[in-house]
Amino acid sequence: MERTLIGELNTKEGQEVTIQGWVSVRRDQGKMVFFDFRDRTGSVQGVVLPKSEAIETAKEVRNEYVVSVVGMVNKRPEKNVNAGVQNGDIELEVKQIEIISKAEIPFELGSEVNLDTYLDNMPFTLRTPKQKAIFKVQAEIIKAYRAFLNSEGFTEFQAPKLIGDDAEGSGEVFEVKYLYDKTAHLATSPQLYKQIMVGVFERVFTTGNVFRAEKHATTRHLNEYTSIDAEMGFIKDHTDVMDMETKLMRHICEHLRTTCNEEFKLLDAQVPEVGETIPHIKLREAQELIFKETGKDKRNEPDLEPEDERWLCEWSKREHNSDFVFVTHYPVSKRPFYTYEDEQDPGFTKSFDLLFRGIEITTGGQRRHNLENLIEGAKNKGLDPNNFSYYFQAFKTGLPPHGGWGMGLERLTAKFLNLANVKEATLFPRDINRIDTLLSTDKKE
RNA sequence: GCGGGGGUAGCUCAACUGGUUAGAGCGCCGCCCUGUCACGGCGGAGGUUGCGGGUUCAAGUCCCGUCCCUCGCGCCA
Repeated sequence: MERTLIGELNTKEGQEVTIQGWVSVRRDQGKMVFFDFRDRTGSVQGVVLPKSEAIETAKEVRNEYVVSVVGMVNKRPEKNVNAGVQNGDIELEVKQIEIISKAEIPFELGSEVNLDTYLDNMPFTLRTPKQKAIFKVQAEIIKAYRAFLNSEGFTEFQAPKLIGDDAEGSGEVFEVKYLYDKTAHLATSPQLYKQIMVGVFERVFTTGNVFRAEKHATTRHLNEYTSIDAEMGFIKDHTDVMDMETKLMRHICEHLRTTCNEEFKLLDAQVPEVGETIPHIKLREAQELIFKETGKDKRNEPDLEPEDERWLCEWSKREHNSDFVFVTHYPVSKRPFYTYEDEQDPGFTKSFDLLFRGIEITTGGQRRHNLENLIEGAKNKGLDPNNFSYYFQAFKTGLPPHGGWGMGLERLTAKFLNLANVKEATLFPRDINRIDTLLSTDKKE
């Protein structure tokens, strides 16, 4: 018989159906056995009556077994209705059970486990409603990101992940053996390719994994993460980029509000409101503010420390009712060589970070589009311009003023959902020691 | 890489200043149960206390080394 989805059973009263799915719970009553079955559309209670020919198999079935069940969809007796639960007013009277796959589970699904245990058992632990909700939200973020940028005339492209040189120097780089004894590297960012593609499509975006060979041990770093990048030509300055990103964030939030209500409720999180503008402040102004309000003098620092980012976000929430805040004009010394220096504010760049609920989720800005100026920038950073000749072709052959951003998808997801550790918003995270081959039983000695 | 906390049963944890045979809850296995819905009841199995050394009559507990986890910092998204 054709498979019926559990979500459709409420329309099949009085009919015999076949469902296929997992066993969430078995409740063995002796002469009769109850089950909760689930598939991608939901959950239903099955009851195996004493006289049922399925009773013997039912006794063998355990939690997480994959089964195929033939049964009659019945209205439940009044006193057995389980109000407020999906399919709480019906049940499947089981006629036959076929075990498709047995299962041996490491612990009860949904039990409170430490992050470590959760990560080491992801093929299993990802099945909980909360984990599903997290990655459903992440999928919707990406969907909204694409939809918005497409609607603004951006073209999506695929950036290479194997690159020749550790080009721009944003963090440590993984080395890989290439053919003929050449050395290649895993991309730390699609940055240079994005800029090249501005010369082709004018507005472009790309989503993909990037790699950082840093031995960090924090709640906000990964050695492989998803960078969602965009780059746009013919801008007047970095504020055009910030405006575009503001509209983007507003769109993503609206999309999440309409598609992920249940998920946010389940995870006890709020979709933020994004106004017409997101507050913005220069780095030095932020440091002055912090000094004035907290007495902590960071005015000579080239960057914000994590505690400053948290403080600024609280300030932004308090003063501007915004979960987001732009910080602009980082010093030339702190930014990559291609970052545009502000003529009106020498020594500082037309760049920005976007902070969200206490953490940096985006770095962006205007880029140098004049080749001589770009080469000078590289030299000032101690980089050999000869290593960038491939990239420079884009500039030699004509490139408009442009800028863009890179955003960390996992950080964004984690902050939307108030997750304590970015690894909770990452499928199969790679960190200092965790990569799948190390998950064998001898990992921990 | 530096600093804090930690590693005890499949999971989550307990074991006072070193002191009998290292415990609990959940899970697992068996038996009982015709209306459960995190079912319930009774019984049972399960541990080289991360690993290696040392101190001691005696080490889960103290010391040294090492690996791993976690939080903070650096770096960044």
